[in-house]
Amino acid sequence: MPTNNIKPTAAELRILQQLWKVGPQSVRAVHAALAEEKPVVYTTVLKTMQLMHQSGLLERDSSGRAHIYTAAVERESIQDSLLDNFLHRTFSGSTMSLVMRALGNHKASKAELDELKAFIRKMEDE
Amino acid sequence: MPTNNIKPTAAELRILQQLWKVGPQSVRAVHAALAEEKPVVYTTVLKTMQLMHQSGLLERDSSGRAHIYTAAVERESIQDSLLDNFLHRTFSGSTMSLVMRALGNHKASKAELDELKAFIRKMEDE
DNA sequence: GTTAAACTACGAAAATCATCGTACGTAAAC
DNA sequence: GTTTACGTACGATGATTTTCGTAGTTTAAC
Repeated sequence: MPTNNIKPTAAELRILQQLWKVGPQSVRAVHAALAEEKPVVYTTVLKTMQLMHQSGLLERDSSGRAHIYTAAVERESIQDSLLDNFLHRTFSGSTMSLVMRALGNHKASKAELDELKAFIRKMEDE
Repeated sequence: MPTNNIKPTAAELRILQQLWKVGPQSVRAVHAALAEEKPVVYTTVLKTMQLMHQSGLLERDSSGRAHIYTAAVERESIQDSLLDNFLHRTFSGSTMSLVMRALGNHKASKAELDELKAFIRKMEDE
């Protein structure tokens, strides 16, 4: 399943995030979650999810009354694809620039820094 | 100068990158550079730059025959703004996820890793 | 069995962005 | 002084994305 190069739009990504986070959901549930952040009408979410189903971004179980949708693409794949795109567009492809900027803007805890150092050590072993 | 929260579009960002890279330029020059990557008509670039001027993204010197445009926003500010946005949309705000994913996808050289470690050490001293 | 509530389906409008063509002015070349 | 080249201005179109309203169906409640 080539989930690479798939670029969900902003609205689609919000829906995917929700499904990734809590698992298979009805439109009703997704709408409730999204509406907390930003007011949106139920049928807007419904329509978007129907389109996503058509395009293969979501799968659905329509056996019950309310259809249950599931993300049909892996979170990591999509994130990687979007990240690669963002990296090139915004940081001209320089991973180190992006990484250091992200770190610089973030007040990291000791635990986080330790985790990161461990990660780097692992990279060095290869 | 509150350059925060400004989110240039894809086409705008390409123009900004060019101006950041080589400094003040005519539309002609920007067009030439962009057209190398992807075919685009001169007036398309012109129009976009005019809009960017109107919205404050660019400044221009119209004393000469051909106007000379300059980026009116700092590269770092825009990058930070876009990064923050991207981080939240795609990685639910988790800086560490983003950083480690970016590093994981990139074959870092020893020099880069050293630079990164130095950067982390500096962060720990604060 | 009627009414009300919960859903789906879907057309259509609105919003945003990107792209191009045309009109028009000015300077330079001839 | 014409003609040509180069430039700006800007309306209009097209593509994509987002949003919403309306219609119609099925289940549940009364």
